[in-house]
Amino acid sequence: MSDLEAEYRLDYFEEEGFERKECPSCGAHFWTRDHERELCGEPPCEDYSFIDDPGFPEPHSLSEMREAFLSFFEERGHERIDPYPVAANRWRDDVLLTQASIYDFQPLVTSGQTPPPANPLAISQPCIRMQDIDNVGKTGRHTMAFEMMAHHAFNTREEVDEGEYAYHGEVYWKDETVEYCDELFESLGADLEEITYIEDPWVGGGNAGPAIEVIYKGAELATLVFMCMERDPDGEYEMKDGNTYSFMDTYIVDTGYGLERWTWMSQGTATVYEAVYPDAIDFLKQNAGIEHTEEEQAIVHRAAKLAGRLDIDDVDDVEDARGEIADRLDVEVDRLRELVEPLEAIYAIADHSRTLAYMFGDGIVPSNVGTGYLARMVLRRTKRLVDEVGVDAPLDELVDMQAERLGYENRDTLREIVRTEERKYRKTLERGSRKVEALADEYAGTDEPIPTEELLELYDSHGIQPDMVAEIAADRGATVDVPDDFYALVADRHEEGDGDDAADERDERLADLPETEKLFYDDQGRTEFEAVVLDVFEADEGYDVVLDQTMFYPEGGGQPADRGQLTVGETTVDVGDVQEVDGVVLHRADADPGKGEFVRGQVDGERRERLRVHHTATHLIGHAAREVLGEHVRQAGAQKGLDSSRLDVRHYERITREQVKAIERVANELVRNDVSVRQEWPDRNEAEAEHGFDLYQGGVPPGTNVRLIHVGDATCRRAPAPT
RNA sequence: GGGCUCAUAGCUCAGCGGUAGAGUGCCUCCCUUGCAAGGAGGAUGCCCUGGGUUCGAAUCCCAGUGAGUCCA
Repeated sequence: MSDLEAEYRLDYFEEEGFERKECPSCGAHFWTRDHERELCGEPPCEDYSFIDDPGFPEPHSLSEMREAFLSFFEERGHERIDPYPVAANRWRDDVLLTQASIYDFQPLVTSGQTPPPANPLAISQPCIRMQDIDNVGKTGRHTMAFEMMAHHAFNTREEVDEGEYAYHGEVYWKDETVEYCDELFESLGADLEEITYIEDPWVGGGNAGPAIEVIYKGAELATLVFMCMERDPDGEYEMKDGNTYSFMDTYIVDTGYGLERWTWMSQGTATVYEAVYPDAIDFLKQNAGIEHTEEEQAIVHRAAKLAGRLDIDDVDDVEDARGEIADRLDVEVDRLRELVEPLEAIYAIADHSRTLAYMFGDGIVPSNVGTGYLARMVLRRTKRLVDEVGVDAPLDELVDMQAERLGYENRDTLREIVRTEERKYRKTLERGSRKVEALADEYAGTDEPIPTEELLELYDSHGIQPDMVAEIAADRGATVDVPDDFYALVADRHEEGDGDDAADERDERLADLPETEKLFYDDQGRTEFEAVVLDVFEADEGYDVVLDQTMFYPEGGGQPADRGQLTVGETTVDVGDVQEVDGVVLHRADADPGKGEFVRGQVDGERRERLRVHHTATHLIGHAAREVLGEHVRQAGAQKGLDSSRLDVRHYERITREQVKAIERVANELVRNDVSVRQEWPDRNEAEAEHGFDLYQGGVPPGTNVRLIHVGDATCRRAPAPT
């Protein structure tokens, strides 16, 4: 088992006179120019030393810092790339939100299947991380929304054949990356002696590699990740997740420079929030009527300074941390809390408003699933904070302030969304209280408390917190016992009943079969083909036939399956349904054609054609819906049939009869005008740049090129690839 | 993506195999006559959609749609 120590012995460190040290406090290895230094520099080993004493001579605003970073890398041969949406599920289906700049290039670019939009490139990518949500406002450094400034370089090993991956050769690697970092600090006037580079190998998403945390004056300002390994049971490197890894053919420079941190460093304010959105904080403070005496201000300021040292990763830790800070400041904990809590709420409101502006600005619509649900949660949380701390500005205005700053153009829609969502929240709360009241009345007369089962039901299905139940119950003379392990019981509820055995058995046999080759991608017009029967499964009604290749289109994306016949010699069997399981296409036939037989397939061409027409029609509807309701509208699901089809769209409120009529009118107009339908296969990056990620409303196809269907003159240009 | 809940009068909900109910609102009248006053009478429903079980379904089963909620 090797460790990665050698990976960090860079020529650059050598030439610049760096020394490798081990922190006596935390044990981490780090590199420094300062030969006297002992500690690694990162809290909790050391305190922040930039509060009231900025690490850069010039204070920068958020946008000034972003520009400084991007132009720095532009001058050094990097192409500046526009940021991607915060809704990462537009181009990948494994995550909901963009949490790092590298998300923009996963999985197709990082795996080498698709070329990057530029190489090397620099970007400042808005990101949203929900996992720190409880810390926002409290720690002085956590934000839910942030911009990750980054430069990336995509490399492949020289010995790999040109053409095997979508990019070839080495752009640059570790030495240059660290050198750029150093130079960036220097260009901003930092004291290079104070920087420490901490060795901190990175693991994530099946990849791994050496990585370096860059610490300056107590703050982690950047992480330089050298992604170059993949999970491999036989790999020789064991990483911190316990798995073994080996080197791969592609190796990628993945850096992350926190724009907010850098801005904060340049200003030396007590918290990051004051550096990032000073206007919003001033406005909120004034609006909530928060005023402090000089003595109080001093306490708040000193508390903020200490907060960085405390390692707050858990909500439970916050209370402990507050106690410790109070001790060190020699102030009563209650007094400190009273002073600090409203401020914490205001910081969180500013941050959450920005998060919402990103979400709605990028077209996320609140809903009960996916990113829409996350947006809903953030909005409700913000609403509660606003009410608690007594800010009386409407929420849509707070979000709009941020949206304006961020330069979004759909601000009217955005405000409408916020107002609609507030209304819905109010209704949910009312509905909830009524439910609890009825339940409380039922148990008020009895001696029994409201059963735990009811509490679980109220929370899990209706989102009503147990403490709210207790409150209302008390008013009505009923009692409640909330068990200590309440949330564990909720989790238990979600773990009942797993898949059935019959399906598992079939799946196991399927897993041994190769993926069916799909001929319909090559030539959509063809209805006849020849194939070999690889296997036949007996089904409830009929037989599931697996072929080596097929023209039959399986059910998917709301489109019903093709039908047709399979012919073996003189016998013909009817195919009534076609399904796809893990890449294997199952043809449901009324008789067994015989394993190993050679068959001729015939797809019902007329049926296929009608389905195809309906498919195009649903895209017209989607286009019409965007025209009538707004650009935020996207396809939620579709059901295509032979005689009629349905398109579900996502909108922030119920669509009226009139709006449906208007959509129909626009769509019918297109049909009546007999507009032309053209197809083209442009380069993927160019298509994305021109049309945005709304291209992928039906799912993301792989490959360097994507298929675009144009209906009329750019009228319905956003039709995606399948059939 | 998965789990759960709900869909009945304009609104809030009850009914849970035998041809539809309450409160509130609405209309008419009476009593009163100021900020959710009282009394009497009245109108109002494809019980979400489609299939199934049944002599019979708002009620049970399946599918769909919509809304809500919890977990990823």
